[in-house]
Amino acid sequence: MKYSALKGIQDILPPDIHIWQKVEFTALEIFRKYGFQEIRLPIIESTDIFIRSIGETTDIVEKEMYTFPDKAGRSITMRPEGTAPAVRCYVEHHLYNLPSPQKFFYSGPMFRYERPQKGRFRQFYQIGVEAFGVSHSSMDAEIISMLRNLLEGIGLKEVNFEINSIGCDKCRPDYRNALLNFFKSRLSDFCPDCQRRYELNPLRILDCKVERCIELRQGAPLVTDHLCSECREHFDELIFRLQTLKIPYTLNPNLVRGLDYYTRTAFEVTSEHLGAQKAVAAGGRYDKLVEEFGGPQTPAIGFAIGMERIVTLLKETWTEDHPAPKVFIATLGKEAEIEGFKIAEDLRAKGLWVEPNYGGASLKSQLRKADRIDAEFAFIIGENELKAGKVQWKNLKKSEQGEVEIKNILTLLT
RNA sequence: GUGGGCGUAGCUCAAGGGCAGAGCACUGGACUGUGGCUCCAGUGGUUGCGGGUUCGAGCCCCGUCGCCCACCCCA
Repeated sequence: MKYSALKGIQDILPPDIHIWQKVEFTALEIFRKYGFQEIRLPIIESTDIFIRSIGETTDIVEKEMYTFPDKAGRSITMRPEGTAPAVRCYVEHHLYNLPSPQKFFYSGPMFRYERPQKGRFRQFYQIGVEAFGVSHSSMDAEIISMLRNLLEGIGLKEVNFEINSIGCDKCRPDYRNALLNFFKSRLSDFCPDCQRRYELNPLRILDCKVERCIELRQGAPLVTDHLCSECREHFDELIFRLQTLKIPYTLNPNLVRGLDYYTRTAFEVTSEHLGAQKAVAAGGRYDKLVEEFGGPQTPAIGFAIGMERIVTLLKETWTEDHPAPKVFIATLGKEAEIEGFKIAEDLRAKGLWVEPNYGGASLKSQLRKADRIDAEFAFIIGENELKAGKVQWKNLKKSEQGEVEIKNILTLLT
């Protein structure tokens, strides 16, 4: 093989593309009902918007970004996620002057230089939504409900909604200290990764998969026991709303977020039908980020859907037929071929998918092709039909055949 | 970045150190202008790449590249 796509970067072909389009179309329809409007964001941005927002010490920033200097020496990064560009856009265009809330969605590729594995690629697609300007938990409940409706709308079953609150900059430091205190005495028993997490991001220890670490962290303080009264109230209200809407959820006090900008509500949708990378969507609040980007104090919340993972799940149960032509036109001889070409154009003008035979071949091979591409009808046009102004039609699904005058073709097909 | 598994025809996979094969797909024929089913034939390979051991390597050894899975991290 002389050339192939880069590691972790893949082509998306039919028939997969039909599943992608179904997800995108459904999302469009559902977002419209919730007043989320599309924005199109650049794929490359100034590097610092990601460093500032995602966090300097995260793996994404430290080793996973596609960063390069442009011709003028400016540091450019291919977006590893969508929230930072969305916030940059919101602030840059002073969208906070428009009536609040402002609700947006976007979709497109993200880039992270990681080792590929199941459900993880270097170029991967997300649909993201962001809602700016509402701190009340009714907004949290709304977007979680919207996400559920979307997943239901595309026919995704057996997913778990996990939610948590990770507090705000008022209460999280207290919780962090409580955690550090708890782990301090037995730190040397934890795995090397956790010892590193202790320094870098102790909340992540709660997330460790090593058996020994899971045992050791039994009895660790829970973030939900350390929330300040405002965060507590916000979280309780969200849970109440979810119950009102009968949205099934699991409280997971060990659910943490990898990106630094999150506050309060954190949630994740997972599936057991994927590999280790089982999150199909995730999101949360980021009430401080707009300010950090130089905008006014503006609460916000959003989530992102991992397209490849959704498509993987949908493929398991996909039963829809692939799109197929209505008519294949088989012809014999040059004159018939030209007549067939004209008929194809006429039928297309009426909205039908028609495949001509592009030159000549034996009738047998033309019909074989009609069968292979799953056409519903085959038309046969030869000298006899030309003279009579008719075509032979053949319904390939029902194995029926007959003759029809060219001017009456449409009534046959509808 | 770390660990494990796997690289043979377009696809799925065989081949005990001894002639590189099958099924599917593709093209044609049986059937002169009628698809699917069946039968027959044909096209298609530097066995990922490079080196080594051997009379002889798809197979054993070393290196390298690629893919997959897991860790880290994350949608």
